[in-house]
Amino acid sequence: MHPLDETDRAILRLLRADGRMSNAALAEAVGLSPSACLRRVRLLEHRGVIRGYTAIIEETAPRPGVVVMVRITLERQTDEAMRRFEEAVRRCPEVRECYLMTGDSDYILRVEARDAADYERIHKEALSRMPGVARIQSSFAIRSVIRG
Amino acid sequence: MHPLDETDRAILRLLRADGRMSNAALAEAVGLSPSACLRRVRLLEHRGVIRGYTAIIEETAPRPGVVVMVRITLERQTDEAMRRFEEAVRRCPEVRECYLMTGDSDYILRVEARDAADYERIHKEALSRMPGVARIQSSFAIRSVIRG
DNA sequence: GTTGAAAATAGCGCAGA
DNA sequence: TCTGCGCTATTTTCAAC
Repeated sequence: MHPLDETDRAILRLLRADGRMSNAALAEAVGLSPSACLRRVRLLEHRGVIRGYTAIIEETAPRPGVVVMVRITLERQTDEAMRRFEEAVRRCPEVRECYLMTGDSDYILRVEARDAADYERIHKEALSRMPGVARIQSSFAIRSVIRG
Repeated sequence: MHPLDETDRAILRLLRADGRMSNAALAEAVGLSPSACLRRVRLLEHRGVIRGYTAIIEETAPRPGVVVMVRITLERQTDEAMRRFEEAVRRCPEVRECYLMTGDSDYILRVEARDAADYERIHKEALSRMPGVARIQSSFAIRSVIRG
C-alpha cells in the first residue's frame, strides 16, 4: 500500500470541501495537469480512499418514527463486496447510521421508519436487495433513552 | 416556501447516492431536460436544501476515537430497575445513544471513547457499575460508514 | 508527468405552454 | 412559472509522448 503524498492529501482536502469541484479546477489548485490529476483521483477511488461522493442534504423534519437496529452479514467480505454494499447503504435515506463491526465483520445499521409497516417496506425493498447481503437481523427499539 | 415535489425528492435521492453524477445523467434519471434539471438543482442549492457536496474519505485515523456498540441486559426488567439504569446512562457522557429494545438484549448503547484503553476505563468505571446490569456485550466498530 | 484533440457536459438566453 | 431547445465555453477523457 502506497502512502498518500502531499498532493494526494491536497486532493482529498479539496474534494472533501467541495465534492463537485471540476477536475480542471482541482488540477490547478494542486499544481498538476488535468489528466494527471484525474489519474490520481481515479486511483484514490479505486483504492477505496475515496469511498464515494454525496450531496449534503438539509434534514428538515426529525420525525418521531420507529428506530430499528439492523445487523447485516455479507456473503463475502471482499473489498469490492463491501464497497458495493456501502454504496447501497448510503443511497438509502432511512439508514441513519452504519458501522462496520469487528467480530463477524458485519454491519450495524440504525434505520428510522415511520412505523412497523414502513419498516417492512424498507426491509423488503431496500435492505434485502442490497448487494451481497446474506443475513438480516432486525431489532426494534421500544423507546429512545438517548437519541442519535 | 415551496414544498419539495416528487422530482425534487428524486434529485436529492440521486445526488445523495452519487454527488458527482453529471447533470445530464441526473436529468435523464428524473425525466427532465438537462437545463430544467440544472435549474432545479441550483434552486435547491440556493434554498439551502442542498448544503454542499463532499467526497466520502476513508478515515484511517478517525478523530472522534472508537465507536462501540454495547448491548446491556438487566437483571430485572421492572420499571424501577429500568428507571434507575436509564438515569445512570444519561449521566454518562460517553454514551451518545441509548435505545430500549425488544427481544432478549434489553438496551443498545452507542459509546464513544478515545481509544480501546479509554473504553476499558468506561466499561469498568461506568457501564459495569450501572445499577441492575447483568450482562455487557461490546462490539467495536472498525469504521463509520454513515455518521458517527 | 505532460500535451493535444475529440467527445461530452455545463451553463446561458430565448421562446412557448 | 416551469419547461424544452440551441448555442458556446468549459470540461472530461483518451491517446501518444
